Amino acid sequence: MGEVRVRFAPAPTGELHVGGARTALYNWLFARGRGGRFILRIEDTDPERSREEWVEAILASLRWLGLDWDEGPQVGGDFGPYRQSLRLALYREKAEELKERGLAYPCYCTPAELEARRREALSRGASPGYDGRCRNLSVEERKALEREGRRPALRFRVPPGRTSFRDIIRGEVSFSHEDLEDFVILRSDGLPTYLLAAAVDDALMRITHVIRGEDLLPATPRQILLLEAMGAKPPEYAHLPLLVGPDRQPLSKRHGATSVDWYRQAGYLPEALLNYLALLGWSYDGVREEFTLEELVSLFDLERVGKNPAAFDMDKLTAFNARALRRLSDAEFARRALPFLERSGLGLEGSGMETLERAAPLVKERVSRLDQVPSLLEFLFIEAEYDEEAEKVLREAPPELLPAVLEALEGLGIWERGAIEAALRRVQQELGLTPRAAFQPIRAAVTFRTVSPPLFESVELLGRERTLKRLKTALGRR
RNA sequence: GGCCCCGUCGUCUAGCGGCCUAGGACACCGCCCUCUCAAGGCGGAGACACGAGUUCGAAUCUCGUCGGGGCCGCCA
Repeated sequence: MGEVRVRFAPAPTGELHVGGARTALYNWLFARGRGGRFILRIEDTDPERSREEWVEAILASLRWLGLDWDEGPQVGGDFGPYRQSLRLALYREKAEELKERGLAYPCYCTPAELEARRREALSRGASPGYDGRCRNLSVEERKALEREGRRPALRFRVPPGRTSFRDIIRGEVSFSHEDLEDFVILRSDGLPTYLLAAAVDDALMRITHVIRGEDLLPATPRQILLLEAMGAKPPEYAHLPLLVGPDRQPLSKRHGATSVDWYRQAGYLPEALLNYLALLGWSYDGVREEFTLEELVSLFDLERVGKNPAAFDMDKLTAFNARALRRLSDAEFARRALPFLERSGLGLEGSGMETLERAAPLVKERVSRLDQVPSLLEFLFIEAEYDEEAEKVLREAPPELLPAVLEALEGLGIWERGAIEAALRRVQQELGLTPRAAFQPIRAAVTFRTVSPPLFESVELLGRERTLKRLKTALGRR
């Protein structure tokens, strides 16, 4: 048994989406868990749809997720190049070979003609696939069609019979060749189609296991046929259940966030996204749900991947993210939150990073995404405006409260949480107020909000000078 | 329309013939804790699509019905 070699082969037609990320993850986990190699291949044979910026975006998202590849763009490897647009001659050569052996034949039908016939077939309830019109053209007929200026595409001549294979996830799957139709392997412009390019590359790159979405299940018998025609041994196949939206429809933009990068910007942790994605179609024992990437590597198993489409549930992802955030050390939390503060225009010069780290334990359990951090900690870095609720609380506060608080805090010897709490509770009790009635106005004055990290810690963190200043400002407004 | 795949709480799932009065998680509801918001603790509601069959016994096996999805492109 040779080395396991798997590949993730995205087409650069958009950002990496969560479905693709899950496919990449399963491939990666399988490779890492079996001491194999994870190969990244860019399927950019269609110049119409492929764009360089998407290649960059996909690589960046994979890197952010931490799914590193052993062979592929930017890292090289012995079976490159790893971009199909750089391998076009190879595909043309293989296609030519098949044609010479009579296993493929030129088809002169134009896309418009094919489309018309498809429609027609569909309208009378027949199968819309290729009708085999050019399958048995004579040399003369071909010449005549070429004289018309038609540039042929190359179609694979599907032989009679049946192709069966054992899918690791689905078990025995079987297709009658009668339902396959002769498919195009080389477009009339000389570019290969997916069916050919993927088959050629899977063979040349010695791929041992193809792990991909269920949408490609019907492509499998065709690729096996091609592989066999080329004298290559087909790899093992594992077709993952599709990811769907809350409405059970295929996951798409209209469900909102589908791109991995959106989740990065929204403050999701890559480890949380990966953990959640791992569970979308796979489970360990149905009870344990939280795993580190290392644990997933040793526990993941294709045999335990389910067969039914899984609905992507952002709420559950968010719950995973919230717990992952709480597990972070204070320093790590601060490091990860920093870009979000900067993005919100909160510069952290001087001792800012230290403040952020000290605030980490206070905010960690109050946010489920990093993009919620800035609004909670803003008061530590800038003089903000009171929000509407804070405004109201201050307006309705007992008039004697703030002056008493000011006096109590001004007299504090050491500016420390315990002392601050003692002082504030004393004021609260002396004025005969409930804790809430006393503390909410203080919170509003000091943090500009009615929702904030715990009051005493917030006051300590803010420091004596700024706290007193804010209390005075609030008093002056009355 | 044809072919293929799939069907356990709203969602992700455990279950691979008796351990199931079907377990866990998210979401939801209630209570507790509490300086706000959270977090946390405790409790609750909530599913085997349906119908036959096999069997002493079926969520688990078989068939059918119904339902959902994928593919049928010179996209991948």
